[in-house]
Amino acid sequence: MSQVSIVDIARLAQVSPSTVSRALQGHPRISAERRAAILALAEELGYRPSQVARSLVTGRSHTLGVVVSDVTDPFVAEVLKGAEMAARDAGYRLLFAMSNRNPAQEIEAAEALLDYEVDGLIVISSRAPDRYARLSRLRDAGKEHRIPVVLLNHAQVDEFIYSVKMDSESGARMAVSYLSQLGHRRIAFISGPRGGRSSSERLAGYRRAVLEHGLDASPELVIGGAGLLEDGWETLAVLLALKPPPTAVLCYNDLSAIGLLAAAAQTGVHVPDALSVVGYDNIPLSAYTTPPLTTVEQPKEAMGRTAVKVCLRALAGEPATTTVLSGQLVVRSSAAAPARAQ
Amino acid sequence: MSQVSIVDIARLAQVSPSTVSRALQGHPRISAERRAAILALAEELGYRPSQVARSLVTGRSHTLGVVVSDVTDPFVAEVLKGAEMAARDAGYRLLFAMSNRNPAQEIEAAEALLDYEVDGLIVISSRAPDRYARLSRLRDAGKEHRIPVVLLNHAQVDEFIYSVKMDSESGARMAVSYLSQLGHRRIAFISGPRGGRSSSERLAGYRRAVLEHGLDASPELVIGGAGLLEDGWETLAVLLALKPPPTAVLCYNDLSAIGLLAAAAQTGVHVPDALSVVGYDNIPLSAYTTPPLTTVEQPKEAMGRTAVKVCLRALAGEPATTTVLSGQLVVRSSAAAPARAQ
DNA sequence: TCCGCAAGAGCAAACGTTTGCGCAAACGTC
DNA sequence: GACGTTTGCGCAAACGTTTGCTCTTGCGGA
Repeated sequence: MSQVSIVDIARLAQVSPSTVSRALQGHPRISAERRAAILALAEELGYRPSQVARSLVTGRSHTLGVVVSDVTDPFVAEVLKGAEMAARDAGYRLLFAMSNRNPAQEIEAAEALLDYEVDGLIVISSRAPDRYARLSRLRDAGKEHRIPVVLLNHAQVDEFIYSVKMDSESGARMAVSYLSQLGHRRIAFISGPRGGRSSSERLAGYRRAVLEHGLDASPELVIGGAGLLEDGWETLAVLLALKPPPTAVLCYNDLSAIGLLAAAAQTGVHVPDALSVVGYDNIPLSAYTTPPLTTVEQPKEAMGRTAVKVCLRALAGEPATTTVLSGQLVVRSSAAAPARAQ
Repeated sequence: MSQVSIVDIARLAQVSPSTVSRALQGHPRISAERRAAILALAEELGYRPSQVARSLVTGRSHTLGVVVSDVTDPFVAEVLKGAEMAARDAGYRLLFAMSNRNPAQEIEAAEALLDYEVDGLIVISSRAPDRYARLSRLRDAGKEHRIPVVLLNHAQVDEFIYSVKMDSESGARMAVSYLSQLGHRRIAFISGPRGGRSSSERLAGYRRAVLEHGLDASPELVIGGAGLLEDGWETLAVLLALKPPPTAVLCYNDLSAIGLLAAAAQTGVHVPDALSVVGYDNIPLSAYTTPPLTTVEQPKEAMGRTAVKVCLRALAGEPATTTVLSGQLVVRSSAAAPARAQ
């Protein structure tokens, strides 16, 4: 083996491996000179401890598993970025897996990560949140050894399955209220992935605002989608087919809003004059569309950071709980007063 | 410990741990009945082998390290996606790290991943490609134990540092040739990150095409950038300040092209009539800009997949080598004949 | 002088696997 | 019936750490 191990150092320093180990971790019962000598030797040999050997004995891998629906989604990527940074800062690594928006694959991925003895699990955009509670390796573990799971934008499932989320309902509500103030009465909503928690919350926020402002509540105004570019693109036609067509639309996320914008530009439907559109997420790109997208900001990086913090806190035994962050409306120019207002 | 181990199974099956281990891996010298019994027992107990114990003894972690500059870049995310899929298909996991486009952090991350005994390393958008050859843990390992590194869009560095890339030079050349055919004579180039291999290759392709078609080769036409949205946005002004302004521009990537598009829309510069713009990468979003972006496709997912394949092939001892994939121009509507052509 | 105690360091077990080797029984061959 | 071969399985070492316990030495106090 080319890798230098703790016993190589021990041999050269004429001490036992345990002494080396203790010196390296700053154990108090090692004399200062020895420690110095050992440290110098380790440095010189370029020693780096084997994390896997360490994991095996300590039961801690200093690794968090993260399973995402699709890295290609800017929202997800941004959250992942935040998580990576927080993990790195805490001396943790991230074991990465993708579910391709597929519940079965998601669970399979999670289990695979558990095989690697991850200390915790972070799930970005879960499609099967309730199944975590039933994973035997989680369920059967004693309270002390339970692996914390943190779900993004989902409700807390049980004592060890935490949640960090944004208040999607109020976000959507803010957006609709804003549109209402601009004078819109007939506002559509393009929903997100079926069964997704954030989609249903945003829908709830939309409905609530519609009620509060006495807007048109026709069911035809909420249109199915999955949070993809294509959705927005395809939805324009169905929007236009409505009698009368809505004057504004709230999209599940920026991606679908951008798709919609593209379709509108293509079709000659002017935004915001003929149709106001507002997105959700405030992905970096949303500032660079034509017109720039009015959207509701989600603190994406912060959510990622918070997720690992909650996870680590749970590991430390501190009772962590669901965290909800707040967002805000960022007003750009894709929404304006309706042309035929008044 | 709540986790069931191989010795638990051994005890219940009244055999030795080694027999269980062998039964599980289908060793031929285990009788069929025993194997069946053991398998059944394992299934029943929900046994899952500890990957870390396995790694410790075999020296193989079935994990690949991947360090990326920034997941938030759609190109990177797409490549990562491809890599994840290929890794999963091969029974490998991905240990993930970000460099934030910072060479020092990149190397630090790589070393951290090596501490976890990754079997290979994949680097997407390296800023310090030559430093891998000097990592002692790589350099000092015997030929047999050397950890393969594969660099994306960089040249091969040494025998164990592979490369999978797209032919950036010909990609850029194609784009410029296309613009030339449309009638443009004065074509600008917004470059990518300094010192980046793909940026210099694309620049080379640009220069070559400019020469081949006898276009305006003024040095002022190549403008610095870093491949970010902001770059494109800021560059419009400098483009316009040129005398005379170029009629077309090739951007380092789609992101900067999108930034440019946004600035143009904002400023009232019509694309493509007043300015043709072509991007690079063909990220999903490029089909949804206004106008839709003409760009050169990079096979992003395929590059990710190929990277892990090359890595795995190297691990298997087969002499892998640099792979270069080809791209092609995808024509949409952000480029057209110049208004004042002829 | 003897005892107790603290400081410093080593021994060995443990973590959960894999695997080379050995051993016994069964089997086939002449 | 003796002998070589195959089949089936167990023993024990090994992977590189960490850590509870033990051991030795030296020192201070009685």
